[in-house]
Amino acid sequence: MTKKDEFNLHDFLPYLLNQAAEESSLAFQQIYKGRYGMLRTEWRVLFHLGMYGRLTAKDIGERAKIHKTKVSRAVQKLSDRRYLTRTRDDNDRRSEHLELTTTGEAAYNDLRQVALEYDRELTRIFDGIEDQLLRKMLRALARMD
Amino acid sequence: MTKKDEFNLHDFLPYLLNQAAEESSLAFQQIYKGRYGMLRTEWRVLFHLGMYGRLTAKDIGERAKIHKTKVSRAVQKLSDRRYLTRTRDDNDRRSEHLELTTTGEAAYNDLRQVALEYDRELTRIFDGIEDQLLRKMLRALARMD
DNA sequence: AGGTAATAGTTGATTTTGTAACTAACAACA
DNA sequence: TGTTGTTAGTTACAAAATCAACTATTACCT
Repeated sequence: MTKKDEFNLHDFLPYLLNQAAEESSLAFQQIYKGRYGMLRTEWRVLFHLGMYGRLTAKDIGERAKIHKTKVSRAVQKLSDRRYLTRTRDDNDRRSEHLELTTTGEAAYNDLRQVALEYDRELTRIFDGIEDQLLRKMLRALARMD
Repeated sequence: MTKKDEFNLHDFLPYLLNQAAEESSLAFQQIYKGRYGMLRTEWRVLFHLGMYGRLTAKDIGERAKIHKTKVSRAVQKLSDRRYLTRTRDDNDRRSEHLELTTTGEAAYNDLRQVALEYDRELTRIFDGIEDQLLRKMLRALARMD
């Protein structure tokens, strides 16, 4: 080695991002799990439908980068619990359109409020500029920009 | 609501962090998985031993915030594959000291180099100041500071 | 039209994780 | 010493994630 490689595990971005993601997800997880018995994929599906309205399972999978089997099972469970309705597309009867029920909407609205407040809580340690920059960088890393 | 809550899923920090973590882990995962057949917990254990030397399973669990059953299984597998040795502590025979074998060291050195280069690749899109700030913020979110 | 390939979504088998209960060793203290 | 509590690590069982194979439908191409 020409010079000492100053590798530090705790600065390794994939590691650091994972630790930050897990730590910062914990408290929110308690809530959607405790309040609605949902798993991560389930609240994500719920949120996608809440934000964008009528979508197919495929749409959700693409937008959220969730594998179709995971989406399928989350949709199944949300449907069982009457959080969403599924209606076949008449033009293409392979796919079905998902939409939140009133119950689903209520859960979404509740959790969205929690998420909003929780996010503010998390970023209270940063100032506005830093905060914006952080999200911009994360979007770049997530290739969501 | 007094004013429209501008909630956006893709700006929600736990979500964003998770997406960034997953996306940025992908390519590295291919390598430790493809080259050594390791799982995430396994390379983490390997790296902890590589960086800090002799440690117990408990030490690793605490430092990396990995549950003891996960550590136990990772250690088991790394031990099966002769990446590490386990020696009982004579003063406290409940715990055992883990140490990388030559093979383990080799894997660690290889992967550390990959990680180092990979990290540089990831952060090539940021300038040095931004980069430092990003890590600082992530450490704060991960409560590793 | 008929045959082949592609797509939306589901299901089943396997692997991995999470939770709880367990063993073995130590500690503390009457 | 004996009883109770704690700790390091493992194991068993349940829950969830992953991967491959599957069904049903549509698209393409000749």
